[in-house]
Amino acid sequence: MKEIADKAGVSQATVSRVLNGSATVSRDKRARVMEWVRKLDFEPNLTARSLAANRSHLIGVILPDLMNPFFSELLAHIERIASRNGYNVILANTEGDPVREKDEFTSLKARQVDGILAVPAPDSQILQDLREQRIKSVIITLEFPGIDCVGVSHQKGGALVAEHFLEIGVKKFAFFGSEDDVKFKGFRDLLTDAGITNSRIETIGNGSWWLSATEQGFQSALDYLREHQSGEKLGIFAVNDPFALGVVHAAQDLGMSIPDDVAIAGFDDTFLCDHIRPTLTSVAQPMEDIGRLAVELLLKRIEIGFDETVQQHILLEPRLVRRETA
Amino acid sequence: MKEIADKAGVSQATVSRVLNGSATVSRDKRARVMEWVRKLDFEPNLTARSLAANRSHLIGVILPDLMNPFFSELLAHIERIASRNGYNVILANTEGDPVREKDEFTSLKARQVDGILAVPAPDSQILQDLREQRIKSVIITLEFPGIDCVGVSHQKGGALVAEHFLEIGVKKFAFFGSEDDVKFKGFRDLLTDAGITNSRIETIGNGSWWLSATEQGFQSALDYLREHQSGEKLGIFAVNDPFALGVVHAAQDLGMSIPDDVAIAGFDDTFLCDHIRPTLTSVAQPMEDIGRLAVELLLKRIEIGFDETVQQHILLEPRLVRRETA
DNA sequence: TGAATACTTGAAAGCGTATTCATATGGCGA
DNA sequence: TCGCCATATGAATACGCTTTCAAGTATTCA
Repeated sequence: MKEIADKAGVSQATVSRVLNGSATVSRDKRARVMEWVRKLDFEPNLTARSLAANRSHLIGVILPDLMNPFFSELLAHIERIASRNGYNVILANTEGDPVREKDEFTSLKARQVDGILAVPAPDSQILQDLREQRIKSVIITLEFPGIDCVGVSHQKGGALVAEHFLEIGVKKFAFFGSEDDVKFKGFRDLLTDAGITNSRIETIGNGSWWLSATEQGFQSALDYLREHQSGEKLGIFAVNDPFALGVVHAAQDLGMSIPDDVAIAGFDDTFLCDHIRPTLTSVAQPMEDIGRLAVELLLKRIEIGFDETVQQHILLEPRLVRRETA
Repeated sequence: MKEIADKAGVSQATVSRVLNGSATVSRDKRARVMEWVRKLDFEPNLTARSLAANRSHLIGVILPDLMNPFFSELLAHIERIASRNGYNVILANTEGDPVREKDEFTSLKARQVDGILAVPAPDSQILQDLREQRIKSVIITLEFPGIDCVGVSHQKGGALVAEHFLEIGVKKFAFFGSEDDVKFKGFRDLLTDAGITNSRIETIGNGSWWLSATEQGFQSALDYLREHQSGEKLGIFAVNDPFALGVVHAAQDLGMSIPDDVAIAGFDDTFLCDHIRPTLTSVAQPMEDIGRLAVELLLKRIEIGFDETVQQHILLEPRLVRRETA
């Protein structure tokens, strides 16, 4: 910048003003500066700019599992919108580990990101931090008081599946995932309301749902299905699609008929659902909308600053996509 | 830092030294500093550190298509290894557009990334830049003189498919992808050596292979297959798995038998291959190794600086995974 | 035409850290 | 006991940019 200032015969402050359009600069000086910017093809040092302006134009994105197509597609949308608005994305993949999540969170703060977009891991420890430290952030998927959120209602999603299971005559119900999952709440509540006793509703899982989901779904489902071939029609609702896929494979290996012996539904409606056989019934989330709204909300939050009194929770509608497995 | 220096009764320089271990500091001062670091739970400002040390501990990752599971899995591995080594990842998704790629490249430079990891888009414009501007970088997948590379030999991968197609009695050959693709070179060369005339080898494609690959594969394949039901056994080699998946769907829609009427092979051996029906034959790349080696090579390059006389090309072995489609 | 207002501009002070340079302290051999 | 070298340390500077502050110039209004 100094070199440009010298060549153009202006002060370095003026160069800065031209570059940022932050103040009016006379026509000729502006032209001279621009000319030299081009000649020297000057690239501003964004690190220095961040430090000086206290604004990094960087957003941190915390995701639990990049292997899950839902998150990678979501990430693609996030990156696109962010990039379009002049922001770069720093990626943090936690593999569902709350410890790594916390570390990455700390690291992102140290990086001076302007804001954080997070899909919290199970047992996430960072939600309180986000609020208490007044971090400009938007969380996706999950609702949490005091932080901006974007996502579909998982509770409603769970209810959709329950409803559908009832329609197709399922008698025994299982949720593959954590008991605390809001999806399960919606699932169970609807069933209970329909008069299904709790003894016919189970949850199964070994805790680490995020790592190699398909394999885990397969193993858990194998164990479970072997012990529950009661002859009654079974309905399995899996926490996400890769997981459901594992369940499908397990049922196939055991020679069970899908969806007659066991109906299976996933969550997220990733592109997998259409491409596997049998095609997978799943609850669709509008990923592109979620990504876009989340980024836009975060950018707005960055503009206006953190304010716990003005929180926004954007709840989109989940949609059940019926396919062959249920 | 200043606050810590005051509280601990030392200079700010000493605090810096303690934090970095960059010089010997007396036991008691070190202890006092550490104590206050803890008490104030101090987090260094990495932006300032980057500026001062001229080292960002940031690496830029340029990918053409996050929707393709190959790249998202690769990214997961890259992020993990980078993170483990104290680096953060800035993500740039180009959607296969050389213009966006160039922009993102410029942006990453401005961000002062220590190095760049790139899977170049088709018609990539940045390869020469990487070399001429002496950017510390590693490219993945593709070989390019003067830049460090990691990846499997796509040529050999293409040859593997050709070989296999011959074995299973394919008579007509098509490559879905760009004619310039090294995969195609390996594919065709082997066929030519085996005495197949060029008239029996075609390439098909409309150019933008990276965007919504499955859909494009489907459309292109539909057109192609309708015109080529000659009765001779057809072998289609697709540039990647999502694309091959589209081809599979097209063949199914046309009522063709797989692999008897048409054999299909993909590339990358993403987890899709095992989960779709029929299961997809594909050329496997060791993604985890590629990710790890690429990051490690880049970090080494960052250590020792750019040096065009000492380039390293790490070529791994592709492996054909036979499944139901071929 | 005088003053009041608006527009331009440069000097200088940060932003939070690393690092150089010079000084001070201690231990050592002669 | 006297220098000499290694070790510890703080003051000061640098990193490349933004932004404040004050001064200068042009413009407007009465």
